[in-house]
Amino acid sequence: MNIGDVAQKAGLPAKTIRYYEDIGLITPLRDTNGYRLFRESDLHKLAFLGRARALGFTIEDCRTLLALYEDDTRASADVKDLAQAHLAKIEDKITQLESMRDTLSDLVKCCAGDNRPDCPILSDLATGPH
Amino acid sequence: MNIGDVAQKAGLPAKTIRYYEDIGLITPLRDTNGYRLFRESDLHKLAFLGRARALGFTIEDCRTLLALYEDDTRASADVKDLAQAHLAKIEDKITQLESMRDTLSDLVKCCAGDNRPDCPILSDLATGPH
DNA sequence: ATAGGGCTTCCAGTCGCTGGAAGGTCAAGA
DNA sequence: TCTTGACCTTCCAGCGACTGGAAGCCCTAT
Repeated sequence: MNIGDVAQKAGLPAKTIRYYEDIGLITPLRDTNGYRLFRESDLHKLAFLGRARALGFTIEDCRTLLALYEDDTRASADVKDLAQAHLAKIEDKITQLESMRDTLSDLVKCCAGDNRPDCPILSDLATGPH
Repeated sequence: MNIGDVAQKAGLPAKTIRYYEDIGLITPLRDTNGYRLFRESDLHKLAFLGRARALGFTIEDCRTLLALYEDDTRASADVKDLAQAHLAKIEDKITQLESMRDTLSDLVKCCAGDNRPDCPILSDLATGPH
């Protein structure tokens, strides 16, 4: 398979796939013309990576997950720990964003949104909350 | 005031303040020794920027907000529109993260987390959900 | 022969800082 | 007066995870 085919099948941009090779996540073969030549196993890895990235794992987490995946002597505890740490980060992020959302939606509610200059949003930014 | 003083008062790192000058958000004076010399108005702007950034506005949004703040012929509708657009992005992001969180916490729950290799997290990444 | 699409590499840019190197300035203490 | 140490300056590089674009080769169809 050429890069276009795997890109399509894995649902990743070709650019991203080249980048993943660059940073050593995959190592496709090369055809005589210099084109990358992907095996099924490469496609499989790329799909794995795509799903891990979609769950928000960092590239370095993905590298670790891939290594664990390929190591049949792994302990599932290692995977779980990684996933739990990541989950905790996501939860933190959600909490942060919710706090922003709450403040912001209060401010938006208070703003008349007409052609007059008075604006509680700007007042809040200028002087701090309430 | 020197940069250290404003950094302390505005709650921003000195590096960040220099960066804000670099990109033209503030233009402090210069003392004869070359040190930046901050007026109260600079401090005020920095505090404004700090609060806007804490609400997740991008730097470009901050630039716009600052301009609106300093324009007393502004229409509050312009501020409100900007804030609402930003709010919508935050809500999207929260939705995304919640979806990751839900998937991930399901997977984590299903994983034994012991020293055996079997792991539903890896299985899911390898083959897709369910 | 040519046109088009796909492939290659390499470089630069994104965003918002952050770290570090190399060096000038200032106030306090010996 | 000299030195120490904290402050300030500029400039350059790096973070994460791509993404865009330029320049050029390869392959297939007309």
